[in-house]
Amino acid sequence: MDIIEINKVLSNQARIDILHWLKKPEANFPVQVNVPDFSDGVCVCHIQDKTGLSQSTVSHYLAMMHKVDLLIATRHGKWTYYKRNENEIFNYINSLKNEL
Amino acid sequence: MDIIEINKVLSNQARIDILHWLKKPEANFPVQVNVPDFSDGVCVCHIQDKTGLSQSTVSHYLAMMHKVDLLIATRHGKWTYYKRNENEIFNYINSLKNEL
DNA sequence: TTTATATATCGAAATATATCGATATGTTTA
DNA sequence: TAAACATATCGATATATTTCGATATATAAA
Repeated sequence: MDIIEINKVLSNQARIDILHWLKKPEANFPVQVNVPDFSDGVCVCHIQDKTGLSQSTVSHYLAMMHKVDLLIATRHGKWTYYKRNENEIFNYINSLKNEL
Repeated sequence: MDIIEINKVLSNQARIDILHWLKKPEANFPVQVNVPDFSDGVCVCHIQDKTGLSQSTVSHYLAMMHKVDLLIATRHGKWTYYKRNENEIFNYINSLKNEL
């Protein structure tokens, strides 16, 4: 739990948006055809479409968010699905209350 | 209340430390001789001493934190005192809960 | 087994941040 | 009024971040 690194990751609107969108995947992303539901999150291509950024940038952003444990990644075949790590997000906000 | 800008400001250990130290000025800073107590906060020179950074860097950091309303500045004579803006800090953490 | 597709990584250019010393500004004191 | 002092601002350099297109890798489909 490195608050500084998480704050760096969350110093960018697209990354904040992604985290927010993933709170309600069914409301923010199209239905997925290769998995039954959103229980493993949303595939990179849908997130990319929604941000309008390049594929490499979005992949990089998701990797950053994954590296600081804000997201959980699951691979199904050629797709990678990302979902929120609610525990870590909760711990982060809680740590802020104490550290700040 | 710009979460992104606040997160940028809080992506630095010295600035996090300053905010934390100001939570208990009497425990973290020497007694001040030109004001009766810590009710307006702590003067720049004491904060500078504690960080070990240059005067210009500390002044710049405090200005950044003031700009996003994390700190309140009060001038007494040739000294500037900075204290936490508890309202804004509270609002920031609360916004994170909703936005993230 | 070749081809197509999804994602990750690499390398580069543009922009932003960190941090300093020097200097300017404002205030007090001699 | 001049000197001293606290803080703010300026200008510069080093380092980090942003973002892209190109390429590599892994998997699935033909």
